[in-house]
Amino acid sequence: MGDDGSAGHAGPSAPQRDLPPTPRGVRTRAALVAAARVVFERDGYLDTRLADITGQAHCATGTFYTYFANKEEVFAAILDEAKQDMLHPGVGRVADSDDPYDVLEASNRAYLTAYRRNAKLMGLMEQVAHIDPEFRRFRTERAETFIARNARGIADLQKRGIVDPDVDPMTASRALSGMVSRLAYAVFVSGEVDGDGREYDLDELVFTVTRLWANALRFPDRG
Amino acid sequence: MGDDGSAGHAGPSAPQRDLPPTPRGVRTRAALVAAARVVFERDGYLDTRLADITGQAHCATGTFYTYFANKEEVFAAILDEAKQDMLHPGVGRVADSDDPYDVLEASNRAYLTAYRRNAKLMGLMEQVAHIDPEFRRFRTERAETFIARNARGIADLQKRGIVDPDVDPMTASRALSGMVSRLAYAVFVSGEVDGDGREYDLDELVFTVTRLWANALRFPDRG
Amino acid sequence: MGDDGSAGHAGPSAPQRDLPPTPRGVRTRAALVAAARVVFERDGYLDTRLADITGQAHCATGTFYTYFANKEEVFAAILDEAKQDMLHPGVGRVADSDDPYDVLEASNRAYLTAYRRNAKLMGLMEQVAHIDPEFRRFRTERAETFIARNARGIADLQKRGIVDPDVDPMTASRALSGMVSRLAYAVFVSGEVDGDGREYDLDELVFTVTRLWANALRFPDRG
Amino acid sequence: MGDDGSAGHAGPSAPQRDLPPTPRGVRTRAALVAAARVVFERDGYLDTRLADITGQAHCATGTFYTYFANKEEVFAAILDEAKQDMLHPGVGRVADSDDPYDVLEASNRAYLTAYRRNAKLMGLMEQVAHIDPEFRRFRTERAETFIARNARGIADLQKRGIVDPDVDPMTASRALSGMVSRLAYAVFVSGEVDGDGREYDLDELVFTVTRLWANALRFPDRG
DNA sequence: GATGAATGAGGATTCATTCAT
DNA sequence: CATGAATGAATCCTCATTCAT
Repeated sequence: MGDDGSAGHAGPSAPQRDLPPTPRGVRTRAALVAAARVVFERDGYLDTRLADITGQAHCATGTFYTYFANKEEVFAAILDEAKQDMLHPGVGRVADSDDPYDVLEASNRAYLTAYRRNAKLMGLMEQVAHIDPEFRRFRTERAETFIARNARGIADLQKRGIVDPDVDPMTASRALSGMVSRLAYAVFVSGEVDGDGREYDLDELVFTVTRLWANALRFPDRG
Repeated sequence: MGDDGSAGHAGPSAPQRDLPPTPRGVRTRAALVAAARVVFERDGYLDTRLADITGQAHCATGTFYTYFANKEEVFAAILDEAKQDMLHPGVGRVADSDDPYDVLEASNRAYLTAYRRNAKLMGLMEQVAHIDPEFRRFRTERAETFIARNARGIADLQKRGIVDPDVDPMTASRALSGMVSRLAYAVFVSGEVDGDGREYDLDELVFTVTRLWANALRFPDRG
Repeated sequence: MGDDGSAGHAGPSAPQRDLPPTPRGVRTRAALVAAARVVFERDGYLDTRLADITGQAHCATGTFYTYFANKEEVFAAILDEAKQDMLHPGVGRVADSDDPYDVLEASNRAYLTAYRRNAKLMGLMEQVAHIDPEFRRFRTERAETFIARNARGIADLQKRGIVDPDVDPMTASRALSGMVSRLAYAVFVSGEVDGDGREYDLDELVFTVTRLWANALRFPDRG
Repeated sequence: MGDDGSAGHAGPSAPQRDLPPTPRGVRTRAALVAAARVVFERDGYLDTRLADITGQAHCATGTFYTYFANKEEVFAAILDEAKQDMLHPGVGRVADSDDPYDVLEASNRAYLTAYRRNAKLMGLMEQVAHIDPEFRRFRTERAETFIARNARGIADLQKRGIVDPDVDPMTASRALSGMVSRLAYAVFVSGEVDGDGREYDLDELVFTVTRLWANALRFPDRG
């Protein structure tokens, strides 16, 4: 569940081939990646056969190998395509205000929105991370980047005397970042519902998550 | 990661066969379950072949089918064996005091201790939940039970005017319970370390987690 | 072609599995080896599909893998079975007389007889040696053993003043041993015929080969 | 192995296409043949992919088929190119003297020199002959031509009362010609070494081979 | 002529499951 | 009950060859 994170360089050790030189090649490769995403999201990583992907992409089995060496490699390509969108949420980036609470809320909203938009892929990512060590590392690195960034934010607020100085920033960040990504997974991937059996509302999620996070660090009351 | 929970009845749809009648049968079955746990924890669920299990149990391939129908079923048996230990942590059970903070801390300590003790199995559980829908359901149910219980506790504290009345108890419980299980997974299964590269200390974890949880709900300052 | 040699330990690096414990297993394995020999000799090494072998052995594809890891391994098993017969010819072993010429002739006769008896297999061996380095090494080692042995024989005769002291024993042995194996290959495998289009007669071959060899080393005239 | 021979007309059944009309075509074809030789000699016939050849020739896969129908055909082209050099050694051509021993020695020297010069290709030829019947025939024909020529030489010497009249000229030629080609293969392709672990010296080889051959036929002592 | 993407038949291999002994 | 050999469906992957551009 949840990746806790952002940051983004290349995909997992995929040799990252050059794009095919001809327009036809570009088209075919794109068709394969798109098809793979459809099939992966529909059948899950394990139950996806390469033949299903080429079938969905309307091309021959062999064509797959013109562009990818195996299942992992297409998956990495999908991740690569989605990276821009998935990594978008940056703490405070979107906030208009300088108020720490507003910054936090904006950050959480951005994160949850992006998560919801890519929910199927995030679920897939989670699944794959539990299957392929390559992607586990990939996921962990991204999560750690995010955690570290939030830890720096917390330490900064501590230094400024704004929040609880008694918690270890790194541990707190790990716990709270995890809380958010975990919740996102539960709500958007597992489809868990609230106490009354209703689907979660995004605003509600953002509010609760931000409130808990702020409380946990003892943000001062506003106003 | 993390299961968010406790509770525990039977295993996933395993037909829950009667124990074998003869003592030899009992022995063989036990050997298979023990062997399966060893192999699963060593090789992971997917990479485990039934032949590896029978090999480790020093019995013939065919013997496996005398006791189990397939891999899922042995895995369910393992879970069944471990249930007692894994589900042990009950909120407040260990607490001597009635102070909500003490109860919370005792509960968290119990949970984290049990998690650490069964770390490999919890990691396995997590992996399997991402592979087999049967176990996903199993895990979800247990987590939801725990979340619901904690939600009731939160609602109760709200009613008594002790904690923040503004958060939805169910959402808060989901978030905070998830925070703890998530952290447990990161630390005990993934082996993540703190900001200084040191392994996490159990007391430190209990302290931080409890403090964040209490803060999040705005537990009153003590004495 | 020809292998120039004898000597014999295990087969090429084949892990040399234990024989299957049950009689049924023994039977099946033997059937596979026999089938493999038939198919290899009929279709050649490269054109043999594992399915052809299991087909000929009347068993399922999977059964093959109970006993062998791949084509090389069955081939090694075939070689192993034939080794006793193929390595039989030992210099002087069969000779009644101590006369060097008689010893030489007996040795050549033994070699050529064994070669003819296993002609198809020798052809196969030759083919495989040109394809698989593993078997190339195997063949080379056997040949070198034979060459070295003959070189010692030549050196001995030189010391005793019986044969031409001017040739290097090792080089001469390599040349003459090769001459015999090469001829055996041409006649028994390639099916080359004599000047009048007639198949070679064994006695004729033995005579010529022995005579050339003896002359080449300047064996003394008899009587 | 060795080919026992010389002689040389066309290549194996290659339809022997006309040379390409345009200069660009000539260049491309030549590049392909050169590339093929490099790759074949490096990777062996079987492990060479047509893509490797076109890659080495810096041209597209499809281009290959403008000039050749398949792997065999390029290989035939390579052979064709090398023929001049490989078939060069003619009995007595280089000899100044009319003495049979000198003629023989000159012939052997020429043969071994040419063999050494084309060692890699000869090894390749040997390999291919064991794989493709087409080339097996090609090789055999060349060898037989050489053997027949030498047989005529032997018969002539017999008629002139110079050498042993008791051996069949054809069989003796087959044996002795094979001896030389076999030795050439062992030394120049397999890289076998002499008794002291030293590489063979060409003069030494020529001397031994000639001496054995002469002795085998009972050439008269000189002087 | 050259290009290189697309094709798809073909073969090796795995492993859960069965069943005769 | 235990045994372990036999089964064969299911997939992955290779690469010679074609052909539209």
